[in-house]
Amino acid sequence: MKEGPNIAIIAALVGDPARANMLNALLGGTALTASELAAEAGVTLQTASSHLSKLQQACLVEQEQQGRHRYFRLAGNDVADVLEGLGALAARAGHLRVRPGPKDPAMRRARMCYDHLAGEFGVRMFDSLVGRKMLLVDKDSVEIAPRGAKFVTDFGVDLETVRSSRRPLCKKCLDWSERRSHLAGSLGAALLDRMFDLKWARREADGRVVRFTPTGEQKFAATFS
Amino acid sequence: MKEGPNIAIIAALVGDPARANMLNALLGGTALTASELAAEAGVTLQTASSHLSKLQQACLVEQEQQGRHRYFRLAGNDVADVLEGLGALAARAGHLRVRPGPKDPAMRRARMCYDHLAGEFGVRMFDSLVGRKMLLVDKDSVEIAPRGAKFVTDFGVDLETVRSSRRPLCKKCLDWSERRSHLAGSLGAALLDRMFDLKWARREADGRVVRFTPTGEQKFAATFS
DNA sequence: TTCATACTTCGATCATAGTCGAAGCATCGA
DNA sequence: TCGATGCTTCGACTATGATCGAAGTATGAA
Repeated sequence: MKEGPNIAIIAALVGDPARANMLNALLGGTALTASELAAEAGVTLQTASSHLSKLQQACLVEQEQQGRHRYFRLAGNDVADVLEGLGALAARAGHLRVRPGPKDPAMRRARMCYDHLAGEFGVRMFDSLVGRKMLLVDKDSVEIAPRGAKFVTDFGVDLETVRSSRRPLCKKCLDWSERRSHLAGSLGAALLDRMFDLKWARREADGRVVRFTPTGEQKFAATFS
Repeated sequence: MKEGPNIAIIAALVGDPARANMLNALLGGTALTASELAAEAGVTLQTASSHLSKLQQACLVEQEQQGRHRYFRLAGNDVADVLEGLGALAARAGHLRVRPGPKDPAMRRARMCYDHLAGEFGVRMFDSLVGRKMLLVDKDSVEIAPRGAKFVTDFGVDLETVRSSRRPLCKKCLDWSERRSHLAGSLGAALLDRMFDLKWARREADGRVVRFTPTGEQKFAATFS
């Protein structure tokens, strides 16, 4: 027997296709019911129930009961980080699933990455902020510059509140579809929330796609060029 | 079929106990032969060979041939990061393996974490650098301060060379045994190398334990108090 | 050239875990 | 109170992948 954490247990849990699909769906950032997760995973309710029980026992997901509905969500940012890290390794090795149809390009354009914006739009926003020196990048480290603080405040983000979060303000997150980074962290989440508030975009009723309205797309381009 | 990276494939590879043991051994930072990894995993050479082939095809490990010896190492920092993240999740869920014997406490005291120092000593070093404001921490972000630059230069680290690395200079790494952070990144690696050069410590011939000499321990305590 | 060592490949066996139909429990609405 | 809905539990069945003995290949030393 070896010493230290038994990573095989956690990895094996994630390694089942049905469970991985559920975790991937939960990376969308919203709580989902057991039935919804069963549908996402393509298994029956019985199978989904068994899987969710295991994920919960391993502290990967949390459950919240509302009447007869059981809502599940990822247990924390650290779980999301590991799942995203696994996604980056899978993408690098070529393990990418592509579903021909309207959703795949939509996923590449703009999607939820737990609580922030990913895809073309996410990478474009990040590149714009860095290019205009509002964010300063040194390898994996991302800091907000004073001009960036002013910019996001003008944009409508309450930077004080966002800073008070225990999470990192700015963080790089490798985008599996663009193979470059987008902005995670509490600021990344706040900027996306603001776009929802401004009605530039809305998340699709199901799934991880973020839809920009034509007006929202124009304003996004103007703001992050 | 879902869109995006197929994390189940990578996770399932890590999820087998034998393969997880090999990856864990490789987290020690040195290249290991197929025979050594078979021993670490507790399987025959045939089984190990099959596993290593899969890990290589998935770009989790790289192989280097020297004569009839096949040396394997982790494919990169990103693989190590994900493995460490899985370790943190496993530790949080209580999936810790403890082998009663001299090695477990030694592992907790000082061990390799891919290329930097982990365990009590690693956490103590980090806390000391932060407490003396040589490293500045803001959530997950770690920066070196001028006084820290001077300190590590005096300590014998060629900061210019270390900075030129494409890796982050300073990075937090969650220590599964101490449940706090130690210093990863190119600076973390350089500081440990320097301690090896100074003969304060040496890595054990096999495994991840780092042994400090009595003199080295005293000097470590004096330097990082 | 021969023998030893490191490792790979093949094929058969075995263990493990995922699956779902059926039944049961908890909650909500009529 | 009863029926509908969401979900859990049980038990049987099936699929998958890890395992190793045997044989083969590549490399190095004598």
